[in-house]
Amino acid sequence: MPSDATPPLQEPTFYILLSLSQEAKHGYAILKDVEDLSSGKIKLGTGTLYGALSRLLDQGLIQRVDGAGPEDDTHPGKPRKAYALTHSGLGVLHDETARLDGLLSAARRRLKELRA
Amino acid sequence: MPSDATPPLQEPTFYILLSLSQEAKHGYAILKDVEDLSSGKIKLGTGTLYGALSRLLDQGLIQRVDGAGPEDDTHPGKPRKAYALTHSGLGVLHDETARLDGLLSAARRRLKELRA
DNA sequence: AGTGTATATGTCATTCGATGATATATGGTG
DNA sequence: CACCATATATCATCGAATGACATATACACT
Repeated sequence: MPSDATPPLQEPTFYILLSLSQEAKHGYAILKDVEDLSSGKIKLGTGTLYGALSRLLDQGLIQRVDGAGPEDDTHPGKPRKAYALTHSGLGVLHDETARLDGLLSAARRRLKELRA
Repeated sequence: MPSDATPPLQEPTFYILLSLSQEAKHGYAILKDVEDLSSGKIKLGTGTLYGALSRLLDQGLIQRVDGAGPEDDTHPGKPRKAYALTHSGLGVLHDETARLDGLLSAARRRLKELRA
């Protein structure tokens, strides 16, 4: 059964999954990474971020992992919590990328005819 | 003033605007067109469609126009109501296409590193 | 010691769009 | 006449994003 009927991801959720696709990160690191990833266009609010993380955990698209790297010794703020993509999460990310591709190529087709 | 801060469109809304980019259509025609446009993947419910049309009118992204073509003589069902993209709507459609492009290229960058 | 800043996590009410169910109306076909 | 495709519309509900608020801590500067 090919990963079926996942409803379209919204922009923040997509970026969060994408940010985790390389390596495990903790919340605040995702926040900063997404800002880079989107060329500064997207600045997640913490409400959006932690709300999404909680939801994605429930859905099994991400999971908790311990110690994000060896340099988790002394840092300010509350204790870090690291997250990683699950197998299922990676699948959804690929599906979603394919969906965007379909959307974009449909748009280009139509918008091209406009210039003709 | 460059079209500012339009929140990301969701899939149904995007397809509706895209469908109107070529020519004016009435609601039910949009319904069918979007099904083609998306290779049968998207089947809009009428709640989604007419809800979106009403909202897009309010936002000034589309407008009512009369008689969709000369063949609006005898047809079943309630009287047709045709809609067309406004200037503003076309702008949003272009912005949105650019946003998708950014999203997709960010995804490809990251996902490519995965295979390396 | 006190003040500020960057790091770090979390909750909450509100808003907004999508969804599926339901309703209504009508022309053409079997 | 029953059925179907066409055609528009409303409604309650759900899910995700958002911004405001709250809490905690390490470090730097005065």
